[in-house]
Amino acid sequence: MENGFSSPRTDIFPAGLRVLVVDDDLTWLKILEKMLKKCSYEVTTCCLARDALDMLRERKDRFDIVVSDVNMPDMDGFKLLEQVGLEMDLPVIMMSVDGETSRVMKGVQHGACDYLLKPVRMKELRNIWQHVFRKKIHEVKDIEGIEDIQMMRNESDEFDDGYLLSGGDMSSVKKRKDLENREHDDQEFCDHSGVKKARVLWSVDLHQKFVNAVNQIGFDSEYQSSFLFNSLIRRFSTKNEVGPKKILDLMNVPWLTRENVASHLQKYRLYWSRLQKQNESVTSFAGTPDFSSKDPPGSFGLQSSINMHQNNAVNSNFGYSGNKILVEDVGPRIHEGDLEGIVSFLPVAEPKKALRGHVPDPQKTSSSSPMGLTHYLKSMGPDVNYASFKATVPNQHPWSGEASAMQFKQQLKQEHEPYLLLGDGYTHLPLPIPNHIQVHHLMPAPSIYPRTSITERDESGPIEVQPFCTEYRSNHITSLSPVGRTIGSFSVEADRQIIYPQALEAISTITCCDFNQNFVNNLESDQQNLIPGSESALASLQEDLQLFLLQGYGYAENIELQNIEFSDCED
DNA sequence: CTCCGTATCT
DNA sequence: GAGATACGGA
Repeated sequence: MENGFSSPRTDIFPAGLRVLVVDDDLTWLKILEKMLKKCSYEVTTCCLARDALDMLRERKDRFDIVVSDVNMPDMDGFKLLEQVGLEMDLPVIMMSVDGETSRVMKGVQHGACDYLLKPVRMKELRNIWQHVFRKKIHEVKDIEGIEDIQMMRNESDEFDDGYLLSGGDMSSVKKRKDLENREHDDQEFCDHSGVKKARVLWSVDLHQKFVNAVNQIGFDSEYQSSFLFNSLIRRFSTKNEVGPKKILDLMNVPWLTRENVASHLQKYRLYWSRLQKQNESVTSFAGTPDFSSKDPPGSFGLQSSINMHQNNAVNSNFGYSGNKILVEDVGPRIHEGDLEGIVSFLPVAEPKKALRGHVPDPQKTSSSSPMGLTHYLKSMGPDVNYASFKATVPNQHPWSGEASAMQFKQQLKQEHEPYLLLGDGYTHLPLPIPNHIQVHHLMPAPSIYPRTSITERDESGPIEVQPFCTEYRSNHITSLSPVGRTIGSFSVEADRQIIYPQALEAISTITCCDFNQNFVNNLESDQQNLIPGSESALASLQEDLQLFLLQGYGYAENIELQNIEFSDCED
């Protein structure tokens, strides 16, 4: 209750915010108290600055924020402000009847997080929690903070720490070094002067747009029709140089700048080259397929990804956050399982792990599941136990394939083309996403649905789960025989497929990217649909998403090639 | 002058 | 590590 910001009341925040109001004018004191209470805040009043200070000293964690008048007989409001800043580091809001600039400036310089003019309006008071929260997110960077951060995010698109979130995009929480108590350390005005250009957070969908644009540029008509049957060696178009400007234009994202794109492109290319290197060192023993190889070892099943493509687009709700995409299959109400697919892009996994291309041992995997989805699952349904099927995208493998392409590309130099040659032919390669993708399928726990997930896994035996990305490999397959893609291993999944972005539509050129694209698109639209409707559901979804996000990082660490993990998640 | 790629900074 | 910024070159 009194443990500061992370008090249990977090769930009702900002209601219950503990405000200490200091004003020598009793009338004002009363008014403010009333107003603040109306905001559902917990109010304590004090007409003497000294008393206020004593109270604060006595119990530092008894208040969340201080609202103080500037002019007080016993002690200058600024003095109080200073003391509070020094001793308890609480956000302090100053007020006075006059709005003289120098005065306000002084207040701010002394560390006031805000300066209100009397008469104070309700809406101003209603918002004071933001100062508390702002502070909190700077200080608390663990999971607990996430939920709040999300709240914060809902407040505005431009996040406090400067991240610009694309509209409607529940981007992942960017953990960034805080600006070190901007509120009182800085001599600057905390609210507006520190205007830094907002950083662009390349969320999944944004990246998808980027990828699309690149693909569009590179994949111009010249190749489209014949791409499948072309010689393996594809010329990289030079007239369609992929440049930031073009990409930007194609992306059609108003607020994005060429610099943003350029920067992203640079990273992207960097990523490519890194992959290439990895590939080089790994190729030999990893058995990375060479260009001519017909069927890549382990023929990554496309299943997982493909199947997913097929089913679901229609009745799924998608929510995604930042680097993660969460797909909740709504349709499943009808079906038996709820599915959630989470796609996350994470940095390249370490080579070592990448090398592991074995089929995960069921038991092992289930027990070794890095970060249980438990938390995440919780929200899905209290009554149900879910088994989560996790297909981690081994960025490695898929990418290694890309790496090949990369090499190829590099030979040609300056190719930024999104084409990849894979064993069977061409695959339109999506631009590598400097991350990896995770797909989570949530299925009813075995206990409830015996035949599901875990069981299936066992039955399917040597499942070659194709990590998400590997799909391009199968892509061409897909294109060749759009219909018969349920390939072995995952056939099981066929009936419970959870995610099937129709998007797959058989495009011969489907690529991981394409998939993602569609996926994302669906996400976007579905999300929109979702939002108006079940708010609470969405809310919890998002919350969970956030949590999951963190967990996701954990996952990243445990990524293995073709790794599927099933984890039983008990409520 | 615009745009790009790279290096470097934050 | 991810994105922004600086800068030289085309």
